Amino acid sequence: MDGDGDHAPPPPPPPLLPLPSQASSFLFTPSLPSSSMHPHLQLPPPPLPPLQAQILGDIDWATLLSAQTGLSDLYPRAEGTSSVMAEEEKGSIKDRRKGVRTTRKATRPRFAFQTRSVDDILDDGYRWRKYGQKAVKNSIYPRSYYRCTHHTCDVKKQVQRLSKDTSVVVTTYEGIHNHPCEKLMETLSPLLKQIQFLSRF
DNA sequence: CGCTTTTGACCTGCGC
DNA sequence: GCGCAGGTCAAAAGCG
Repeated sequence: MDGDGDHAPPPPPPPLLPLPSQASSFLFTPSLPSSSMHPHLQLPPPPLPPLQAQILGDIDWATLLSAQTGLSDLYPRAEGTSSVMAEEEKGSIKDRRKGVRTTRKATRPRFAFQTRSVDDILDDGYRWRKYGQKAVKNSIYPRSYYRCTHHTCDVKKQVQRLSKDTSVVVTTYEGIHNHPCEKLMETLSPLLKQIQFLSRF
């Protein structure tokens, strides 16, 4: 099916979750217990100032983070199996139009972020393709659905602006990238080359 | 021309 | 069983 399915195994995930570059402020909402977090995601603990706590109270986090891929049955898939799972999930997506949508619940980690930004789309270094937009109950702003464009990656994200605080954008990531961050690699590659050059001496 | 966005339709889960 | 809400698909349009 996938023409490149027999290629070399996917590269390891990036060491750090890239941070949005345009956001004037960046809030992290822990949707997962720290002990179950993906080892590659190293995010700071989130002490919440009163304002941020108030903002967090404005959104239905339970719905946002549990939905059909709720926290109750989140992960964790064994480390190193992410690409295999992604292939399986892609297959189930393809079958959906034929009326054989699987009832298997996805068991993928979700991470929700709040960013104070005028831009809905934060440049997190990955390339995303929008595949849907939906009006959300109790919100004047629609929720947008994005999928990572990398052919072996099935990470999704949802973007929604708070109706009560229009400067706040809530981004929910689902899944973990199984490929390096393109822009990060783009930025680091000259540096790496320089290091390799210097290390010869 | 290829990729991305838009958008209406469709599907599923859940509560009543 | 029915209706609602959320999530996804895929054709068409837009864009560089």
